[in-house]
Amino acid sequence: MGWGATVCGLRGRAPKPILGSVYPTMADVAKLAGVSKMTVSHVMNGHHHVRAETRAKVEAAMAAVDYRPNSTARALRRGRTGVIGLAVSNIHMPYTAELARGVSDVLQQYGYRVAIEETRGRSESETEAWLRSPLSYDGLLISTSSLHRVPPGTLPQGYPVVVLGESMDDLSVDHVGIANKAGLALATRHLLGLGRTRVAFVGGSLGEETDMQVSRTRGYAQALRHAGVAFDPALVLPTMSDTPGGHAAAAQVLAAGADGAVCVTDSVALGLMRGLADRGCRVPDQVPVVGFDDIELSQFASPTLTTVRPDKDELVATAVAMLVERMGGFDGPGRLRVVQCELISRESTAL
Amino acid sequence: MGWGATVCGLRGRAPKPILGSVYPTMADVAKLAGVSKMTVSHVMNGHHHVRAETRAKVEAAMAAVDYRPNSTARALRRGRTGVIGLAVSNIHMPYTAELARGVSDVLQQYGYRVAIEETRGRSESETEAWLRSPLSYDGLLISTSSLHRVPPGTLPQGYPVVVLGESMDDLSVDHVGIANKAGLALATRHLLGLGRTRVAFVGGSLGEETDMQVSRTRGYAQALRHAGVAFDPALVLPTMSDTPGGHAAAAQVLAAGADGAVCVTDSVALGLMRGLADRGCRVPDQVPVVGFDDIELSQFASPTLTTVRPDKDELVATAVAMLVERMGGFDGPGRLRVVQCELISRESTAL
DNA sequence: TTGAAAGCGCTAACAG
DNA sequence: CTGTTAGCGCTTTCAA
Repeated sequence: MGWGATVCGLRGRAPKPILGSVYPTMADVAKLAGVSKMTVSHVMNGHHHVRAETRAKVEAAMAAVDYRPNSTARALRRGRTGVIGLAVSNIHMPYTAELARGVSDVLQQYGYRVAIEETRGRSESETEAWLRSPLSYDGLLISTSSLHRVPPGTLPQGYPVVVLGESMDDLSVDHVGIANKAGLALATRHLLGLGRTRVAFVGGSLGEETDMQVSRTRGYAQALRHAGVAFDPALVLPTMSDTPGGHAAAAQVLAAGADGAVCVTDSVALGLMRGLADRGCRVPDQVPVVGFDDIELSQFASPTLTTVRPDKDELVATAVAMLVERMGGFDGPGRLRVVQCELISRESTAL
Repeated sequence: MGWGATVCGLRGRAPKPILGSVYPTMADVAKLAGVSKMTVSHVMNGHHHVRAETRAKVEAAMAAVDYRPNSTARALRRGRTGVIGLAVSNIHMPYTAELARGVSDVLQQYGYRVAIEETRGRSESETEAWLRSPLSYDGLLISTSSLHRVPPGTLPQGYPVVVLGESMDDLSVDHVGIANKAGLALATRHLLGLGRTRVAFVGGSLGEETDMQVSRTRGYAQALRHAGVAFDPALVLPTMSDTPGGHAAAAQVLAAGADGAVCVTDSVALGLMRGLADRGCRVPDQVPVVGFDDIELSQFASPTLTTVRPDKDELVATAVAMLVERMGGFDGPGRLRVVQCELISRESTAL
């Protein structure tokens, strides 16, 4: 049964109907049920002031035409969509996926749906373009996990936003960060405690702007300094922050004469371990390896991966709480919360 | 500078403004620029019939108030949102993430944005609930990768939908499937070819309804039959279709006296390999292992994982092409396309 | 080149 | 308990 213009009644001078207009509307249901649009609306929204008999008629009509409310119209009228956007730079990273899962779970309890969008690309301008394009979310969570930063002034004034990670300049926005510096110091100290003196940092960056890689690199440097170990720039190895990147870095780690390696993420560490193995280098005996994030696969790798685990539950809970406050009208200055990390010791550093 | 009701002009008896109404509207911009709303609209949409001088005035006004078009209103009026939904049961699975990436990339070229939503849960009813809730996408891609099926009659009539995977009953809808049965037969044959006679299938299912697990199990059974090897139900091991599930299954694989194992997915296989290692069982010598999906990590595992690789590029390209056709008004009967698989042989079966 | 009118599908507010 | 009115912010049509 089609729902063309003839069946649904006059459509006025509607634009080419692509979506929406070709489906039955509330008016169609109302006409079929012999009531007004408002009554249909009341039934749909579960208002209790509707006579059972009327309700039944309306429900029958809705079923008959397979009525679906037009969420766009509803959102326009209500002034809210009920959907939160989660912007990630790269869904492909296990860390991101785990984050998305957590966020969906928690926001569901608040009655929101979550839509994940990938900002993609490698440049800020793509993030910027995405943010400037019209959004239809009640609020936004932005995870700038690795390469992307949010250009200041990109966000609409007063739009409920929480940034996850710490790569944002705009301090008027809520942030929930991870103790990247402290976490990586933990990892580095762990290897130093094993008696290693030439610890490489794979996926590091010595840039000026404080993005995740840079923060972690600083934690690495700090741990060396505190331990009185000389910082050797040759041991800081920039790579793509993914598994192939880590794999490719193995050669450089060995070339640099490292006797241990901390990695910017678990994904990188898993690649590195395999790369080392490919070169006949045993982990942990010759080069113990530490990652960061504690993704699920780390405990199933061979060897299992020692890693720095951020408190993801707290990260998610805090971010969502902040966002919900903002959506509830809270209009104070930007807040910053940092969640702590702990070291999870596994086979990749078991000497 | 706030944009309360006083600044923006009368807001009528608007509902509590949560989103949208608190931001400047086209009317505000128009007033500030001393033109009509239409002119603002023309400028925004890049129409060329606007005098340069007028355009400049409008653009200045837009910048002054940090105007952002309300995408909800625009979508209602235009009848389309420009967004495609990608429904996945579980973003957490690497396979899903890779799929999402591919879909985003391709649809971007068609000018669409992609929003990923997780249907979650383990039951069909959650998928159903999700589908029944008001969607605001121009079209929908549904990946029912593992446990979820789409209940018939759940989808709106005439709504552009393409199902990825093959767990759907409704044949009026376009499907792009993977040759699950043939693929798993390939994997099984590979192990039989290695001289193994007690090949286990981890993550299998002997159910009636044709979901992904069942299809793959049938491929397994078929390969055994063709090779003249007896089918032993004790070698079909149901598990959670994830890495911990595979890990836990190791004990059963050994208990069943298997001398090889095919797994329903790479995620499961990676867990299984680690589980076998934990029990002192060497892969591939004692138990060679094969996965399915060829996720990125499979080539970086230790040992690297032999797997069945579906042609993901074709999967994505075909699905998107079908969806675009539907959105363009194509209204023919449901189509079915199946993409083929190839075996990628790696260390986990290198004897 | 610009603008007035009309209305997308829905719902808050208020009457009947 | 049910219905009327009046828009949400935008864009199509068509006239000025």
